[in-house]
Amino acid sequence: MTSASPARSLSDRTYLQLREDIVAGKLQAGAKLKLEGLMQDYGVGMSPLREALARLIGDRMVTTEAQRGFWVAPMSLAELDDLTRVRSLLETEAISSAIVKGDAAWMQSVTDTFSQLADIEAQLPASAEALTPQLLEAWESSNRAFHASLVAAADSPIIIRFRQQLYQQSERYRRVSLTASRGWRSVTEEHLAIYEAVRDRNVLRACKMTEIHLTRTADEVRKAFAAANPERFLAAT
Amino acid sequence: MTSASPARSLSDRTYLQLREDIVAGKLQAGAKLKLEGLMQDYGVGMSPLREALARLIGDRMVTTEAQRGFWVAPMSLAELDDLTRVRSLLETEAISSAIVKGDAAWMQSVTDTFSQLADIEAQLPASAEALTPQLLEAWESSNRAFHASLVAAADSPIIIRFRQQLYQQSERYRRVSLTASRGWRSVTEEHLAIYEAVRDRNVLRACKMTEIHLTRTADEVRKAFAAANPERFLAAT
DNA sequence: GCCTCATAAAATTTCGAAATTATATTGACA
DNA sequence: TGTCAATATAATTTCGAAATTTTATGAGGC
Repeated sequence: MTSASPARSLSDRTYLQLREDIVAGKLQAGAKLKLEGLMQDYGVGMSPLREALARLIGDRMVTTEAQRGFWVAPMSLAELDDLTRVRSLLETEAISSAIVKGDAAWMQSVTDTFSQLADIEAQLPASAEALTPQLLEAWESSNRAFHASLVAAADSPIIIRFRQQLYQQSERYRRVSLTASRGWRSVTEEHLAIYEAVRDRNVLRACKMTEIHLTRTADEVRKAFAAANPERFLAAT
Repeated sequence: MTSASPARSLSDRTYLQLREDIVAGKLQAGAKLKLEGLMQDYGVGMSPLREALARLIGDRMVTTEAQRGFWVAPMSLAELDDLTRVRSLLETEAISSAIVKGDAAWMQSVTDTFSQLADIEAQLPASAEALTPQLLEAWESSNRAFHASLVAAADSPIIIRFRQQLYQQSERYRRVSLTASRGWRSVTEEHLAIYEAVRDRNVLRACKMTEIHLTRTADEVRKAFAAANPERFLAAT
């Protein structure tokens, strides 16, 4: 699964692999995580496995009940709404700070990551069926890098960390909707609008565009859920 | 140490005990956490201990380097400022939401926790020397309960969780300054002002009073650090 | 005297199994 | 036939020690 990762211990590696498999949906929301099975699947012992699970509980990717085991954290429309709301709050705060504090090197990194993302988005096919897994992975990676670079210069490590955590949680939801047909054109335009606002150091516009981007993304996800078997992915709301 | 706690497993209990000992300063900031020693001190084996540490890393109470072990997370004035800033952001958002969404039962719980806190604050002595550990613990508990009740009706589980985490982190800093002399009178007045604003469902005033309260508390902590051996508690800023 | 390399000690990380707790099954009784 | 208790099974939790990695120690060479 995840191969070349900066994991210095088995525990680290297992944590990253489990997280990726949950985000990707290989481990379905709500599924019971049997320790015996996970030890076999990931080829590790009890200790690093439990350590990885403890970290995933902090990330809200896994839930636990004492003496009863572990489950993949459920998904819900209520959580999607909450995630979107708090991301808006933190992301706008972070971008505002970054625009004020960021130097030329930061602006260059924003330009670079945006260019790479724009290149990939230009290659995206119109139909969802023609979207290869490789291209999807490249887009996910570039999208993550672009949004991370936007807030990298913010002078609040705590906000940056919280934002990062919520981004990962949201990725779970986005992955479900990305396999369905999407309005890629709109996303591309939204990224451009954010980039231009940041480039011009226009705080208000950058915040507004960011909020629109997050809201629209959440709308897409909500639609995809409504279309394809919501009961498979969603807990009772 | 922590005795009657809702811990269903050794791992849980160890997590709570370690966190309390770090917040209380029994485990000093920056100190190396030797696994062998911790196993003896807390009377547990390797597995629950490492699980507890993994959770504390998520809470930013502990840091780790692969293959090199664990340390009590350092403290810094920079982090105090960041904590104060983000707490203001989340706390005001949460209180606003709670005032709008909260029902009569919530308002009652706010009144109850405020009354209890006011009672205890009325008993506080003028000089720091006369402050008993029992009274300090009672105040910490009531203060926590009051502030928690204020935001309990907010309709964002994520904000409530983040707020809770930052409150615990801040408690570490506050404990250092509480042993020094304090302007208790001012804190009492601030709590009253927040309570009255919430009781009147005055969102703007509740937010403003909350911000003032957080800022003044941080100022007290900063002063206490300047007075008493900052290099003992603080990492390089 | 100082740097380098080999060796020893200490600490972390991981495994595998024992002990504990929860869940499922079976049989007795009303 | 349904309910409850007793037993058997399965799963989680914990321990203690082996394996790995880092850090400290000391000898030899420049």
